[in-house]
Amino acid sequence: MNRNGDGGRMMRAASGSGPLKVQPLKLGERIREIRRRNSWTLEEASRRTGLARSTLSKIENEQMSPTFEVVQKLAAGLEIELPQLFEAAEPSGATGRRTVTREGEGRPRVTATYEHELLSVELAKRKMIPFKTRVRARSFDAFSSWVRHPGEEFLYVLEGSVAFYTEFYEPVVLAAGDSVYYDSDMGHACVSVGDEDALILWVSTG
Amino acid sequence: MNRNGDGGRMMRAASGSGPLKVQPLKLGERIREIRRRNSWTLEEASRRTGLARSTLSKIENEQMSPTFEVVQKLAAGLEIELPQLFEAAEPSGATGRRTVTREGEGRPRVTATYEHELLSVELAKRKMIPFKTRVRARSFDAFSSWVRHPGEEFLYVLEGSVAFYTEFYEPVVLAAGDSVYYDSDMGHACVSVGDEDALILWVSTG
DNA sequence: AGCGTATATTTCCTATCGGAAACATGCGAA
DNA sequence: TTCGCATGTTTCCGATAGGAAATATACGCT
Repeated sequence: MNRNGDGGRMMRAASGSGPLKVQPLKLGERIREIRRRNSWTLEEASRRTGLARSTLSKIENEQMSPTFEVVQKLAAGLEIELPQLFEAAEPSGATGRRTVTREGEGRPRVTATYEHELLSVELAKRKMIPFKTRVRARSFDAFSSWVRHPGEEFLYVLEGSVAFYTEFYEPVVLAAGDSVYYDSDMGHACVSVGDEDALILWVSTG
Repeated sequence: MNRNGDGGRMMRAASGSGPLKVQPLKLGERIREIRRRNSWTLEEASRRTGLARSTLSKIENEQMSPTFEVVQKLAAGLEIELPQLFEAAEPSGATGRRTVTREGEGRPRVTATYEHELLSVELAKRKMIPFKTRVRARSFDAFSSWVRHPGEEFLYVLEGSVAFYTEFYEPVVLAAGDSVYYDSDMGHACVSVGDEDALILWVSTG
């Protein structure tokens, strides 16, 4: 079967071999792009944001620098995350990003207890970090120091079953198909129960 | 099983037409906090950003809405990432949060093409939204309108295989164990190939 | 108390933002 | 061609952002 993924990143060519100049971040271009991508006219965008057509036009053409208040209205009305507005200049680019990771082709990291496989490695800047991890059977040393780091995590059990420990909660046994979502600034650890290794998929906020 | 689900936040209230409802987001307070935390006086901050003391004072006291140009200078001068400026203060209390979802006990939402199951429903505010979805075999109508919403998504194929379509890229066939990470403001759609339904796990940024 | 210094706020004033309306441009139909 | 309509741009002007300087405010020190 045809599996013609590119498997990698493919971003718009970084412009300019010229002198390094701090990107003024062309907000107007970005706004226009987003509006066009959704096939909104200035009139529609005006309704959505509560801003005048003329104002939108001037912003898109870099003929004025909107006040922060207006930027907020833009973000709300055009349904874009505010941070997205700013990262977008080069990293994510006008064309968007996509990366495919084939089974077993992530970046491995092996410890005594876990076999981690970092997925989607090609994308340097991303909001989530996905892993697939094999938890070795009967590995109890995980207790010794549980993990604790800012952010949130989602964990899904693919195979086998694990005992999931966190601060403030009772341990819970998760079987294949079960999942857990938690604040990762709580101490947490995951150990395999039963004779088989467990396979888990987990996603962490960047 | 809870079957009266509204399907959660699948679509981000695209329903539009209602104009502005801009969140508060007290920029001034945030700026002042950052400045104070670094023990900078307004004078120092003025040197760093190239903005007048008076301007900084007025911004911190919410007496004016800075232009976007000024916001950029603020970010550069005070050495903060622009996105960081807009993220809400850390909500989660000292106790942390955790929620377990057993297999098949998410909140379902069924369409002609997909059987979605929203996981981790109990946590109202979370940075990621995990779904498990059954993609019906030979469902081509997904083409008619592909999805497009701000943020990023990670998709992992649990069973079967799917064709994954996005703007700007060639379609790619993903088999069990394969995964893809993409900017979800690109149009995207997922259809099952082969005779079997496909089962996918995907996580979307909140 | 008064004086001096350092920091923050308020007062001007000009440049510019942002909205209403006029103007320009494109395009399909008669 | 003409009109008609829809979309994007420019003009005009009141409202306001942002800088320079004056004015508080706080805190030591003698």
